[in-house]
Amino acid sequence: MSQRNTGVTSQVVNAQACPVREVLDRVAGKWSVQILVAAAHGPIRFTELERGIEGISRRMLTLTLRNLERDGLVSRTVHPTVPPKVEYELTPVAQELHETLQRLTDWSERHRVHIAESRAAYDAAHDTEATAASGRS
Amino acid sequence: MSQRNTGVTSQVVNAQACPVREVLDRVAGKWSVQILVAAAHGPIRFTELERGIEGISRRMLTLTLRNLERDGLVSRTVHPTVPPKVEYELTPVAQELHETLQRLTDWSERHRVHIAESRAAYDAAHDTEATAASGRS
DNA sequence: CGGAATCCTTGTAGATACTG
DNA sequence: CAGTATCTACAAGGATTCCG
Repeated sequence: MSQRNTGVTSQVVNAQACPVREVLDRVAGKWSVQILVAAAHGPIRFTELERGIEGISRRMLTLTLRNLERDGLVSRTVHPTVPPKVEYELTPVAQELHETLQRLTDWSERHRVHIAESRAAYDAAHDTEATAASGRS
Repeated sequence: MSQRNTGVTSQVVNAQACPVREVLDRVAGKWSVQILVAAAHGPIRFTELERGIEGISRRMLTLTLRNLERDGLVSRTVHPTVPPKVEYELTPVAQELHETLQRLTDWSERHRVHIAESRAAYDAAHDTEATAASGRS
């Protein structure tokens, strides 16, 4: 397919027209995916998530959870006990997404080396004269 | 390095623990995906991209293109003619990603309605009583 | 225990103007 | 035509603290 689209590129559609962006906007958050993965094993508690993800702040956990809940990707169940106990669980919809995410993971695994090399090569080719003494990794 | 350092907060846990994040970090950009899609049809020129994506600025196009090039997802070919002519093309690696992206698209198509409804329901349930004072729509 | 509110730092993106 | 440079704005995210 070496077609030279010389001028036929107008078909490229509008920005938000493609549903791909919808998915990514929803999943692009730094923590969304990790929460989905962490919750994939079954119902999980707030604190378990907080401790399991290791690096997430309470704030971001809450916010991301809210967004996922809002989009119907996780369900929030409050147990009216004392102390309070709230469990989050993936909805079927989110479980499908999880499967799809694994395909992305697969792609990443397959090419991460190639990509890392590309980066290194690119950086090297562009830093060579700029690195008098900086020694960027 | 202007962190407060009130203690030993700089654990900086390996955020890239899961490869999923690598992919998303690389694709999460607002324009990355659209560029990949636009370039999927074959070699495409800078201006064609700029005009095709409709909404992207020169700066962002350049930056995103650079990142994609750096990661080895697009190749940049400069034709030493006058006026200058530069063509961008997806690498095989990126084409695989494009396929994977389509699976995401598929998921999105299937559930976009459900998600929209979830949002509406969530918003309704959370705004109804908040509108008493704030007046938020 | 589960959150909400606050403050602050940074990255991402837009607009504009200039260059090879 | 294909960029680069600069300046600014806004939102994502981190840290901390208070509340139910």
